[in-house]
Amino acid sequence: MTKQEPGWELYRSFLAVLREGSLSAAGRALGLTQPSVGRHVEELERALGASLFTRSPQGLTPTETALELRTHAEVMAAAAAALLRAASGPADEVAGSVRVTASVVVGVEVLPPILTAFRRDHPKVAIELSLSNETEDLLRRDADIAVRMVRPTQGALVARHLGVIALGLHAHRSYLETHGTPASWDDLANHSLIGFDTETAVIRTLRARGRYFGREHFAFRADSDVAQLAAIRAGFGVGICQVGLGRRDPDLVHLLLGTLGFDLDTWLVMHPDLKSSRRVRLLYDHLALGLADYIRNGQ
Amino acid sequence: MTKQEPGWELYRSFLAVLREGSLSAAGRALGLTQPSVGRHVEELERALGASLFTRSPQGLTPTETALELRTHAEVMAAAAAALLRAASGPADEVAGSVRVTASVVVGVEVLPPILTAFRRDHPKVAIELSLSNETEDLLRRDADIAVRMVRPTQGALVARHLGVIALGLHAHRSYLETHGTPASWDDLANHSLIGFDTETAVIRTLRARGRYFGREHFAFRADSDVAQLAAIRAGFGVGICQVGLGRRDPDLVHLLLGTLGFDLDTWLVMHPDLKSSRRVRLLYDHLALGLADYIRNGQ
DNA sequence: GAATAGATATACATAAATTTATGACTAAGC
DNA sequence: GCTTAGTCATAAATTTATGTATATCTATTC
Repeated sequence: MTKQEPGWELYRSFLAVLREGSLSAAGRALGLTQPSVGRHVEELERALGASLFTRSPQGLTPTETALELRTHAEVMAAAAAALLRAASGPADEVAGSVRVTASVVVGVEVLPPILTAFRRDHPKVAIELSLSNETEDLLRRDADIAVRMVRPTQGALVARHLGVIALGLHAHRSYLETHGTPASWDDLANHSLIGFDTETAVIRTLRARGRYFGREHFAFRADSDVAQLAAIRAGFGVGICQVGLGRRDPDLVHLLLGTLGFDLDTWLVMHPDLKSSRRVRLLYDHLALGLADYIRNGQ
Repeated sequence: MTKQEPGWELYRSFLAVLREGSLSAAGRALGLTQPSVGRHVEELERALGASLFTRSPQGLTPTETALELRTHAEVMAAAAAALLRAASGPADEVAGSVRVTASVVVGVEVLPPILTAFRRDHPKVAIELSLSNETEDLLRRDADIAVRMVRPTQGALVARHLGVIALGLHAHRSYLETHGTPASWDDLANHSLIGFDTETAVIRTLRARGRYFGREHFAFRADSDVAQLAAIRAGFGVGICQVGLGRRDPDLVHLLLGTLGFDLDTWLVMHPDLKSSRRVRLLYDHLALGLADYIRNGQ
């Protein structure tokens, strides 16, 4: 007697429990009830011959094995989501939905008008925007199209280099009127600086070039790039943002022009399989044009 | 009322129908009955709002949309299979199963003794060997470890360069006794040649260097490399095989030494996630050693 | 041309899974 | 200390899905 392969529903419930942390919550998320999810997990444990969770009154905590299996279940879920998206409209028609991922600033400041223009031309296409500063995996189809600030490392992806987004030190006019305009890099030490909280690769690069300060110099610390931008706009102090964004707002002043020397290489990426999907392809081309426009204006 | 997300079982049945070509066959493959699978497909069609198959008395033929969705379902299936493999044994113990993919010759001629040695040391690890000349997708976890003859293009994979497998013209002693030994490359035209049926990239490269013949010159044509090797061993004529294999068999003669000038770059590849799996890691290292040994002997 | 094998589709009884309802337990807030 | 909200576990009720049996249709074979 061969061990019957477990049904895929079991994996779905298993993943939901991992994500939600309890049978009850998983049940709610899936539109099932707690006992059902409980039995699914039990059944999967029996089928795999391994215990997946240690039960406790405040929820289930996953075992080692459960954590190892999680990735695979996530892949299944991503594929299921991608399938749904692909099925959301006939590939030859321009209808359905497309999922785009980008950094938060780009998603909030740059993309909206571009997407609005696209929407005007193709009103049947719904757009999902997933904003995060961790890069989502296009090979896993976490998204259909990605705007990346790093050269794509994964081969086999369709990528287009859009150009370089210039970064620059900015401050609000109101701030400068009160505190004066920094005349040199060293002068910045006397100002309210806006910067990152945790040190990322970008910041280490900047510091290596001596062009940026450590965490302790910042009067306003936030990892979110939009939060920093908001702080600049609110006149909190001096911070870094994309030159293109600064130029849009007449009250923002670009300081110490050209001294930053650090730019964002910008790429548009998608999965090769999606080239045949009309709506994805159209949005890809549209984004390429719109972003190239934006980048050109920032230079 | 939000449209409820379709259950994963439906995808499973959908894929089975695509693979098997009929509801009945899919039912047999899944251990379900034809009406059940039929209902699954119906339900999925309703949930997606698209027709997936056109019914006919001789089976179901997939629609355009069904073919587009297939990839995603395949990804789900691959992930499910990978999950099962991962769950086949605790990651810290050396037990469970590992799936290795390689070309047919390598799998038939080179790997068996290496795997046998591994088995002796780790008797609890089951080994799945998937032999094919199309490269399986490691990112999709179609296999855990791959022996590749081309440099891996997909970034983010763990790859180790093992060296270069030398190829050479070979013939069986019995053939040479009857038909004489070809003295030069041009002389080959007077011999029974063993070669490929369809033209692959490898062959085009060879022909571009003027070191190989077209399809029409071959007296024995087979796309399978093992079949070619078998033909050489049977004394059918002159063909190409790995020097390391020729050297093992005292009756095989390496002809026109060093004139071929075409080699196989060899790589061992695995998914980075699997580094933490003890059994996969051990087999990876063992294969690296064993294959490097084999390659060294072929030079 | 009839018989066969393989396919889908439908009807209905049955088996299986889900929901509902309940109990027991834990942690936090008043 | 008691209430409230959260959890998992269990047993009975019900819905749901499955399997069986049958009809039908179409190529293929004898």
